This record gives sequence, structure tokens and C-alpha cells, in this order.
Amino acid sequence: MPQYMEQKKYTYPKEEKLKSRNTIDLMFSEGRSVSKYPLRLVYVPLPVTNESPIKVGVSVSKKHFKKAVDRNYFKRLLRETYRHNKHLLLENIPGNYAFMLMYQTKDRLSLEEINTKTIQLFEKFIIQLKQQ
RNA sequence: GCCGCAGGCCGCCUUAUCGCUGCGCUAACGCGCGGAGGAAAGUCCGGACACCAUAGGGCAGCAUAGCGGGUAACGCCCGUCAUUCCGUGAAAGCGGGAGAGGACAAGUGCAACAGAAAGGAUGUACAGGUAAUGCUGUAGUGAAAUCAGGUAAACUCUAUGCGGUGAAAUGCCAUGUAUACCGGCAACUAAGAACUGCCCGUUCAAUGCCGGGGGGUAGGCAGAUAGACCCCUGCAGUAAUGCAGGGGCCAGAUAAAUGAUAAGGGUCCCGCAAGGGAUACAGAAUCCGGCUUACAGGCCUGCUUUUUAU
Repeated sequence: MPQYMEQKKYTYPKEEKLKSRNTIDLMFSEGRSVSKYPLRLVYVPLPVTNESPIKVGVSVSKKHFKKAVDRNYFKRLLRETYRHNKHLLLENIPGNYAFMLMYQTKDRLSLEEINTKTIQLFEKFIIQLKQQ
């Protein structure tokens, strides 16, 4: 295991899960987004509270995968890559944020490919955030 | 042993690392123990459970249809008979399979070929008969020719059953903001209402603050995970199934956990070998009973045929 992996917390606890229907509606109506095909990240700033500074959900469209097993599988992979790369977000956001990570292709990418794309996506997000 | 058919069952395992979720323990860090299916699927039937509706009766609609049994219930399951198919046989019979099967003596519709004619039918020949007439018989075609013809997985009729919605049901708690209403305090006149036509005054209203408070949004809790439950044994029954005794606890999430990765091992396929490949269908969403559909590979039981050995 590389050195850095021991230092960071690769967790995805309940408090970090995006559950509020209203927040999700807000994100899709007023949020901004970045894409790194085939992934897409939608985000919106939240008011600062005592809760977790970050709220994250994942999404795989029924349009791309008809069977529930496939959707579950790719949602798990998205959670996995979020877990391993969430420090990129936590170290760079100025306040509280909500995110939705979306998988937008019918192709069955491997975990390794998705992981690479996720890192690129997060870096792209950070650049966009700094430009504002 | 092989092939085929029928029925039933199972449907990957281990370790490590990083994670998720429920419960228990702990002051805490954490630790321990559980954690998808036979179809979880299609949402096609039947229930349980809720709420709404409901005097009684009828119409419409939908479903079912030999007989007997099982069940909480069913359109499901079991048994059995008519009928029918296949094999065998001279036949009787024997073995195996199918088996939605009430009524055509209410009405309507439909019917290949053959045939004069197939449904308000009746020609020809011969024979018989009458006041008269296909009135009667035979020949001829056909499965069927006035025989109460056939056909209802044809309309239809008969009998029986069925109220609707569906866990986003339903019940409860409730922060913030605004607020019906109630109480207290403060303040005060420019306007309002009443006593009263006017002035003063009083009361109300109005304003601000504080407190109470109903409904109720976000959200939360219950519903919701111990049950027509599972396993074993015995008894009753041809069976479906029932009864008795003993043992067991087996997901409970809610934008939704039950995973990801790596290594090793099973099993099967290809190959002389090294080795390579495959490991299905598929993801709980209130819960049960069925039906239907999907499924790599493997196992078991029974029967038929054939081969070899005894």
C-alpha cells in the first residue's frame, strides 16, 4: 500500500450521503456541472451547518442500464471511486457542497477506467471552482 | 455404462486489504454477531392488513364451469371418470401421454369436399298412399339429409363468485418561518367603530413585544420484519395435505446497505502437453400462497430403447 493511502480516510459514512429530495431538486434546477465523458458531476453550494461539509449521491440512468443488477453494480463502483478520491474535493471546497456523480454511458467500464476518469473529473471541477 | 423422456434438488468456495448496513456491548476509540433469490423478475390470480364506501334488490362488467378432495383463499394443487392420442396385440386387454369437459329441447351466426338440396330444406327414379300435397319408404352424396342434426377456447343462455383504493395505504410526533385564536404588558393618536348630534372620557379595534396555542411544511417514528415461518421425527391419507412432539430465529435498507479489489482453490469445456477459456439468470422494497417467464454448470429418482458382462 502506498504511503498516502494510510493517511487518508477512505470512508463514505451515512452523514455524507445525499438523501434530501429537496436538495437534489435544488441541485438539478440551480446547480452547475462539469463533465469528463462518460462521467458528470452536478454540484451546488449549501448553507454551512453542523452537519457534514459534503453530501454526495450517485446515479446511473435506467436509460443506459435496464437491469437493476447492472445499475447497482455501477453505482457501487462510483461510490468506490468517490471514496478513494474524496480528499480532492474536501481539500478544495470553500464551504458546504452537495454533489451528484452520474454515469452516462451504456459502455461497461472497468473500475480502473472509472477511477482515472473520476480523478480527472474532480480536477476539472476544482479548476472551474477557482475561476468563479 | 450410454442415449432419450418425465419429475425433483443445488446453483461456487477460502483468505487478505479497504468499505457499507442492522443489532448487541462500551464513557469513548472500537469489538462481536447477522446481512438477497429460486426465481428477489413479470405484476397475471388469490389472501392478510389498512382506509373509504355500504338498508335491500336489479342491470352492466369480469372470472369460473365433469365428479370428489386439499387450503386462510384461489383462476392454484391432488385424486378420479368420460373423451382422446401413441405403443403393443387378432381381440379383450396392458403400458404411457393429453384431458377449459354446464346448456345448441330459447334466439342469432358458422360449416371445406361430395351432393338436387346443409337448415323457413326436399329434386330424380322406383314403390306405397291421399280428396289433394315429399304424405310415406327405398336408392344415391356425406360425419350428418326433419334426426329435438353438428358447433358455445362462436355470440348467447344458465349456475356460482366478485364494492373500491393500495404501504406513495394508514396512524403518530414535530424544529424554523408565517399565522387563526387566547392571555399579559407597553405605547399612543393622524385616521376607524360604539356610548352620542358635537367635545372630553371610557371601551373595542389597530400597532409592538412576550407567553400560550390549533392546524401544519422540512424531517422523524410507527406500519416494518416471529411468520397461513423453517428443520427433524412420528401418525392419518392413494395423494395434495392435516395433526402431534422436539428443535431453530433466518436481511430490514429508505436517492435505498448486503460491496470492491487482489491472491488461491473448486467445477466444466478446449488442448498430446505447456496452457487457455467459461463460471448462468438475475438484486429484497408491507408480508404471505400460487401461476408464468429467465437460467452456465452439476446432482438425484423413475421409466423406455440399445450395448456389454454375469
